[in-house]
Amino acid sequence: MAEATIRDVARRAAVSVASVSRALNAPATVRAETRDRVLQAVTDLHYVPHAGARSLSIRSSHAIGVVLPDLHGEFFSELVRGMDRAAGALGYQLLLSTMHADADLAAQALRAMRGRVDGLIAMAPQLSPAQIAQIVPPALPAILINSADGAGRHSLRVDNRKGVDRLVAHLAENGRRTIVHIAGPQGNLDAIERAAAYHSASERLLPGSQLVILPGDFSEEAGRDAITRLVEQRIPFDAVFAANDMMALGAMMALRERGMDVPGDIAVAGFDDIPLARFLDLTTISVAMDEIGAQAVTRLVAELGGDERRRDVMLIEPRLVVRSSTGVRR
Amino acid sequence: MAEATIRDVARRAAVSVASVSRALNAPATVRAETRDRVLQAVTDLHYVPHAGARSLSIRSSHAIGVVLPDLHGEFFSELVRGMDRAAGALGYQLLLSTMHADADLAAQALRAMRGRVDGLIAMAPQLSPAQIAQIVPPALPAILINSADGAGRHSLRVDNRKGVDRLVAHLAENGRRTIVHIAGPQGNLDAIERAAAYHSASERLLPGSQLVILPGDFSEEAGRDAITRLVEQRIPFDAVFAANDMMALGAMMALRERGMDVPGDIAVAGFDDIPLARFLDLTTISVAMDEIGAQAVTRLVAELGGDERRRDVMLIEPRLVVRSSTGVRR
DNA sequence: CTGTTAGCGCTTTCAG
DNA sequence: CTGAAAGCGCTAACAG
Repeated sequence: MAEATIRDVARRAAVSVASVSRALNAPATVRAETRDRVLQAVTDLHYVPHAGARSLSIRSSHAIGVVLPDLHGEFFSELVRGMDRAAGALGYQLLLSTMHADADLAAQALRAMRGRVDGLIAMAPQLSPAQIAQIVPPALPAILINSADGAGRHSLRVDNRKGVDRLVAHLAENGRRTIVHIAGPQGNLDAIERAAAYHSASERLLPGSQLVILPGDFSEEAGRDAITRLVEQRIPFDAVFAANDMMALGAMMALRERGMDVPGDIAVAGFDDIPLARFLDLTTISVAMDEIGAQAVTRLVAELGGDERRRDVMLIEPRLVVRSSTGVRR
Repeated sequence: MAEATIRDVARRAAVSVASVSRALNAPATVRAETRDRVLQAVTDLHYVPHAGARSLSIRSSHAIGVVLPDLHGEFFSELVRGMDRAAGALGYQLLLSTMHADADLAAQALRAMRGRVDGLIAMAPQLSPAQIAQIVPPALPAILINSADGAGRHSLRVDNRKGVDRLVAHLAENGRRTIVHIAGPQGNLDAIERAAAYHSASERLLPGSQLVILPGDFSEEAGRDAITRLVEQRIPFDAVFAANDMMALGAMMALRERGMDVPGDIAVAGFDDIPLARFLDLTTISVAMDEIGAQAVTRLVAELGGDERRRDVMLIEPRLVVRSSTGVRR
């Protein structure tokens, strides 16, 4: 048997469909008796309103489209969990789509959302502002996370600079003199900002120290490779700051395998505070991804609710988490 | 300006809306010239079809509802990634909702999906079959993951038995004679199956060896506690198999702190293959969560496509990952 | 307070 | 091959 529709309910309760709709959406506007009859019919028939039809009629779906890159592990779940928490509380649903590198596919995913969502939350650290502007329909309220700011849309970003500043200060205070940086993938916004922040913080806090930036790609392997290169080129250093935790861990293992003591000889720190970091005692910068997710949803819903669309960038402050990998120097 | 509708396109192309629809959905059925005019109008107006309206009309949304428990880190993302991969390939979208402990909220979340999704994938290891049967609308095609089998719906599950068999065989081959098991929380489906599998595999492969099952709750602490108890009660053993990796790691640390060598004196193994396991060189049983997600979507779509609804349980084979924690015995 | 009716944007017979 | 018109299930004027 097909699912009951509002008409079936109306017939059974011997009222018009309009009354059913009212009884359900604005109970105060119908007589108590009618309401009861409707409610009875609803339970009898196990009626559940057809959300799709409703959205079409009221032209609002109470759904938010979420487009994320193929995020790695922890981030993804934290972010989505935060969004889901906020969305649930606000009565919104999440239509999720992960966007693979290809910008065309991304556009495809967005097109499929037309008419299903009231707004959009997108994270696209690898796309250029122009690409983003082109892909995101201008009429659709949207919030960007950690993305280059396209058509001046409201966006949320991790305050990379502040995080790195704190970390470098911590290293300097502990007597480290030469910090090398293992960078993230080219073109990645966070990677770029972290490298730049490393650059300026080092110059400011460790004047005269040599600046070394090694290429990387956020993988553990890249962290190991960086150490290999440093050793082979006999570059002197007493601290490593990797643009993310995985590379930092790779570097840490590589160092230890070569007989160097962490933190005795070399301090190692990362960025992100993935769960592994805690277990392996890695100093890092922690970003509350779930908070970002929740914030994004909350702001988007506010915008949908009629608030002025904001076009500014909101920076989320990360927190320095000191663990033993940057302990006392020998 | 509001988004263009099919009517705007029709007007601009000087054809009827029916022709626009046809030109877009069944290009072969319209004359080339009309098609071109329509396509031109589409690009001119940046027309994107309204998916909601389309679904209502064709009574199919090409969307799948996904209801997951508040899963921890890695699992969640792997699972969703697998689903998204398959869904993307099949042209489906994912409507995600995480279900908090409360069964009422779960029901709520499901109601909100009525009329927006063609089918459902749900994971609810904590709900009883009766609860599941009550919440999931009987008319909705659905697939359950690692859940008690409610109204005989098709479901996907990890083949705990096979995984444990392989692990016990591996331990036995390496000369371990007495394997103790640290169990997971009471009532948890996986925990129960793993303990039972340990029981039968031990009897079969290590006849005459003593069977020891210690209580646990999947926490690192429980792993440590188990070791304490074993030592205090002077129970002899040369291998530990914990129902998950966290407990195995707890046990491993506790053993080493007591001066015992792993794997020299005692072999330690877990279940899940969390990222930490690799770093700490723990032998474990790996479950490809992304495969499960992808399978779930694929099967659901097949069912939607008219395939007979299946009511059986499909077991996903886990893989034994041997690392140094079960290396040679001294 | 309640019923009738006209849409929301799209698909799909059914004639032409 | 194309257009007119009747829905999909629901809401929202507008009369009564």
